[in-house]
Amino acid sequence: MTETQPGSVWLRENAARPRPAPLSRDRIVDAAVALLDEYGIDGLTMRRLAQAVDVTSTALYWHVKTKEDVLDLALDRIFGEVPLPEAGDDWAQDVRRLIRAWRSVMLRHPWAPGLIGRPMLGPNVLARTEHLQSALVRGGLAGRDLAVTTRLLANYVIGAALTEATWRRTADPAAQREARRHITADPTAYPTLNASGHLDAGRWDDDDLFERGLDAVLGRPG
Amino acid sequence: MTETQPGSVWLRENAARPRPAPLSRDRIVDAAVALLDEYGIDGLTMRRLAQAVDVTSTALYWHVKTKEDVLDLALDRIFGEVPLPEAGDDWAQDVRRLIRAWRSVMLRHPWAPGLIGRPMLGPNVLARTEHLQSALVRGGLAGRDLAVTTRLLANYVIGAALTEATWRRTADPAAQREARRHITADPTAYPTLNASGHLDAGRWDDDDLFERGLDAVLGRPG
DNA sequence: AAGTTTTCCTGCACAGTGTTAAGTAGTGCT
DNA sequence: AGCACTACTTAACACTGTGCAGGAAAACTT
Repeated sequence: MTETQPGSVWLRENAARPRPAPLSRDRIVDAAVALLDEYGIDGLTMRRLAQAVDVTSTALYWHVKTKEDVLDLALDRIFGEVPLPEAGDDWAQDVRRLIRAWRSVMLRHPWAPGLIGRPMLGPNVLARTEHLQSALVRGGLAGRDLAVTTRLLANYVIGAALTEATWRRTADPAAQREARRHITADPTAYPTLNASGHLDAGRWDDDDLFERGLDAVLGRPG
Repeated sequence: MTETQPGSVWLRENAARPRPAPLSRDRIVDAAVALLDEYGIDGLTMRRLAQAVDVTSTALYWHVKTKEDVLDLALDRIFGEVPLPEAGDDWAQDVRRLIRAWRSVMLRHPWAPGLIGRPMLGPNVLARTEHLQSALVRGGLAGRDLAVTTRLLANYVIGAALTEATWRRTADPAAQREARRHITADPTAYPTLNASGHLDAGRWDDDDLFERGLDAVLGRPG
């Protein structure tokens, strides 16, 4: 046990406290999701992300090829939050549960819907889609009908999440009041829209409307 | 008619050719749509846009407050391409026509669906929504049912356009083959997905699937 | 006709972006 | 001891959206 290194241990602290646990893709995605949740899509920059994991921005590129990769990974990550229901005896209810969870996870991370402008091929998304389709198959669907219903449901929930998240994020009440004023200014311009209250925030409950939309597609539960 | 200006006309060409027609918001939006169509969402920069209308980039800010304004205007602009059908005697067909045109205009401008992460309150969008709802009212809908169906249809077409445009824009066949290979690698991983061909490009016709989805919502035409 | 205001645009500048290239401390293998 | 590999840093590049000061031309006022 020869002392090959010179000086006291305290002067070689970097040797005493060896290299910290190396960064990982997972930790990067963790931090990315957190930043996206807190600051929104525009708030995520590579430098901020790097700072969050205590590293230089360029170090990220060792674990990730590009920023778009980070976004793809973050998107798939949150879909992992959707619980996969056990295959029960009521296929329609399984579908409802999955779709509901799908929607609520996107509303919990309002940046997510806007990211669906890129191919969703992550393992989590695929696993959920697999579960959705298998429930529909249990419901007796197959072939083209299966494809139709899968798309109908998926596109409905995507569209709903996108518009609701948008509407919610644009919390600026002044702008909303302004828009509403402009619309109601000339009551003959959009008579039906005004009568139906389609743009009145709070006139209809989002959750309820979404659920009734599901009814229209899957049939009333019971 | 005294010659107050000195020198020959040819030496005062800037006086002879007076200031060109001033830039307008409309021409900016025209150019923006053209650029978006050609280069996609990332291809639209203020400098490029300025160059397209033969002006410095900062000049744009006289007519437009921010780049987001340009995007909002461009989005509303293309919705103006959707023809407003006369109110016929078949309300369901009017709805179909509107929704179809809505979808196809977004597929014609594949950058559009990705922009629906912002409030759509432009006059063109509102006018189309008004027409949609009035057709539904003619179909006997009112109150909550009207709201449900309006949202169901709107969200369906938005989701469909978004996913289809994404899928189409990701024309990179290598990536698609790679993804497909990964999925089919372990056939027990996504059995239903594989069997249904949900990810096989070309197995189902997009237009047909969308139309059948409309059937499911509005009922078979006839 | 002269002066003033308004319209519309240029030039310069800045802070911040994603990303690449080169260098470097630490670790494990031969 | 030397070499290769991993995981990072520092420096730099091209480019982004946008603010600010100024300036020429047109329009309006007197």
